[in-house]
Parts: sequence; C-alpha cells; structure tokens
Amino acid sequence: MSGVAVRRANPRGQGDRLRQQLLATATASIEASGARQLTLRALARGVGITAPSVYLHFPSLDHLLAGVVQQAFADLTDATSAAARNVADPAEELRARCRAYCRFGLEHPHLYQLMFQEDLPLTFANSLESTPGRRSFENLLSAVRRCLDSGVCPPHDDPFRLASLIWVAEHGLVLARISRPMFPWADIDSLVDEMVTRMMGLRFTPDSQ
Amino acid sequence: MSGVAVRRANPRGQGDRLRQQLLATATASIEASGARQLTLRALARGVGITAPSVYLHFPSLDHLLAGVVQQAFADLTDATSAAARNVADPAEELRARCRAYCRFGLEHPHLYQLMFQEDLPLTFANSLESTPGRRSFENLLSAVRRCLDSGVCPPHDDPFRLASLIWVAEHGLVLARISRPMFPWADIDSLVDEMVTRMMGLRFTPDSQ
DNA sequence: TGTACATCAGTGAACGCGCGTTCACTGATGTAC
DNA sequence: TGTACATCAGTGAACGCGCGTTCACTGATGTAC
Repeated sequence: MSGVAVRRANPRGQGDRLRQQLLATATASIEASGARQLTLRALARGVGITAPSVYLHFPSLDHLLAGVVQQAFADLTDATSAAARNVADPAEELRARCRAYCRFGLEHPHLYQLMFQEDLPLTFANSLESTPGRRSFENLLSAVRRCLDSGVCPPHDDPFRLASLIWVAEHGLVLARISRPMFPWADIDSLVDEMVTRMMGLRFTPDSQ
Repeated sequence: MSGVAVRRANPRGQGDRLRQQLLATATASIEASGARQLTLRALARGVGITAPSVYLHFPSLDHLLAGVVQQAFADLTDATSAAARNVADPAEELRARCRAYCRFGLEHPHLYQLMFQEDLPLTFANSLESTPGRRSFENLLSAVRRCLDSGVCPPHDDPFRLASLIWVAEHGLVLARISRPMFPWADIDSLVDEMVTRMMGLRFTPDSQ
C-alpha cells in the first residue's frame, strides 16, 4: 500500500544500467515537457534515485544532455535514411528524406529544439566535422548531388550551398510550426515537397503538389 | 568613492519612467546574454532598484517579456519596411525585405530567439490575428502578391502558401546560423537572394547570385 | 500663508523553495587465502 | 570450507545560493482648507 517502489541497487558490474536509465528517462522527460524543466534533482526523482547518484554516471547534467542529443541525432539520421531506402528516383528520394526530417522534428518538438539549442556546451564546442547533425547533413548533401548528377533538375555549381538552403528551409518549417501552432499552416508533407521542388528547380509532378 | 550610484525616486507623476527603463534594460540584458539569464532580481539589479519595485509596473516577468517582444516585432517590421521603401522592382523589393529580416535576426540573435520562443505565455495565447509578427507576415505577403501580380515570376494559385514558405525559409536561415555558428555558411545576403529567387521562380539576375 | 493629509515612488527585511554539490556512510557481493 | 577484505552501487544529511513573493514601512511632494 506504500505506492513507493523500493529500488534496489543494480547487481555488481551492472551499474551501467542506471546510466542507460538516466538517458532514457531524461529523453522521455524532455519530450514530455522540454529541456528547461529538466534539473538534476527532477531527473533523479524520475528515475527513483537520490540526486548525488547521478554523479556516479555523469559529471554534470550537461554531459548527460550531450548524450541525449547525440542519440537524438542518431535517431534522426536513421529516420531519414529509412525513408530514403528503396526510393529509386533521386528527386523523390530527396523529398522523402526531407519529409522524414520534418516529421521527426514535429513528432519530437522539445527534443528537436534541444538538438539545436545554441548554448549546449559539450556537444559542438569541438571540431567542425563532429558537429552533431553533420552526418545527417552529409546524407542530405549526397541526395542533392544524386539529383544534380542524374539530371532531374538544372545544374548548380555548388551542391553544398544548395544543400544548405534545403536544410535551412526544412529547419525553418519545423521550428516555425513549433513556435506558431496557431498559424494556418498547410499540410506539412505538401509544404516540404513544394519547398524541395522549388529549391531544386525540379519539374512539378502531379503528386508533388 | 563609493562607486554605487544612489538612485533617487522619480518625481511625482513620472513613475512611468521606471517602466520604460525596465523594458530598455531587459531588452539590453537579453541582447547581451539571452532571455534565460534574465530573472526578476537580475533585472532589478541592472536597473538599480530593489526586486519588489518591479511589481509596481509589471505583475510578472512574463508581462514584461511580452512588452519586450512586442517592441521587438515593431522594430523588425520597421526594419523590413524601411528596406522595402523606394525599391521599384517588386522582385528586388521582396529580396530587400528578406535580407533586412535576416539581418535583424542575426544582429539580435537572443532577442530573435525570444520572439519565437514557444512558451511565451502572454504574447500569443490570444487570438490568431494579433499573434506577434502577424503584421510582419502580412507585409511579406503583400510583397509576394506584388511579384505575382506584376508578372516578374510565374503565377501561383496560393500567395499565402508561397509567403509561408518564404517566411519559414528565412526563419530557418536565421536560426540555423545562430545555433550552428561553426557551419561553413555562405554570405547571408547572397543566400537570402538565392532562396527568394528559387522559391518565387524568379529569373536569376547578374547581381542576385 | 500655514498646515494637515493623501498620494506617489519606491525600500528593506524576511519567508519558503528547489537547486547543485559535498561528504561520510551503508549494504550487498565478489575474491584471495 | 570458512573468513577477512576490497569493491561496487548507491544513500542520507547537510551546505550555501539565488530565486519569486509578501509585507509593513519611508520619504518626498502635491493638495485641500
């Protein structure tokens, strides 16, 4: 009748379980109510441990958040890659990728905002190449290149620049929807398709608008 | 030699001066170090008054922030309108508008982020029309309409939708730069120009890329 | 012209709260001899 | 097979801090009579 589940310490050698549990609970908590609400003590409460125990696995909350963000970017990359798989037409592949990207952002708004929060000290203070999301951008860049190479769109002398424009536009699509839910938005998939089509200079197809 | 400036109460009937000072100091503080750092007590310290005095003018910090945001949107609208003034060609007017929009965002990154923070309770919980930034969007929409009507670009059956795409893209341009300063960005003006040109289906002109 | 009073523009002390962080400690379990 | 010991996975109490908010108060200045 106590209602309080008594937690027992993990068996020897398996202290790493708590580490995973901390990451999972932090992610869930962020998805539910945003990263601002997540404090070290709130996290400890959520997991059912005492506050100092967090230090056994992470030197600070920032390190833990870096882990959450890293996992989130891996998931984002997986989602876009999965959407692109088995799509033969390069233009449609690019659109599918971008739709999946936006869907991920809109399905995990709080997480997405954390991934691009400017003041995450431990995630991209490092080198340019290991910037989180760099992998995801490289995939987008490859897809843009395939479009250019296959001739489904007019040539462009700077694929990197073109990919930047598309990334930035989908980023804006996601964030604007999150911060202005009352705006009379059109269907997200159709907006993404039109954005990609126009940005790449693709020909409009019946089902792309 | 004390170094502490002794503040004297404002003369009678001019208590409103402190109100303006609170707004100005809050804005300056946000521009310097972001809205997260701004607490009621920090603001009071910045102005040189005691914490409870803030309540004489604002029922809460949220109300004050709403004032800051409202002013910021007015400034943004002024900046884009000024850039559009005296530009005859509708296409160039639209580009000038968008360049000014992005410039504003990049010159006031912390303020811009606050303007589009999702959880500002007192700013756009209200009606759809009075959403902050709505005025700014209407101006953009008008500029898009002028392009379509003048025939400098192919027709589009939904100017509102097209304006949404352009707003969202410039929004993304600003926020992506803020959150990924290490990314090898191209010149912002040229990126804006190319984005607008492609999104509207304008013909490329020598100085637009 | 004097004076009592109201009002305005704040002050100063105090409160309870949740936070991050420290420190010494505990209790279970594996290991050496 | 027994037992001393080391290690692992945490606990529990306590700290100082800045925060938002309350309350009674102050001191200057305008106003009614």
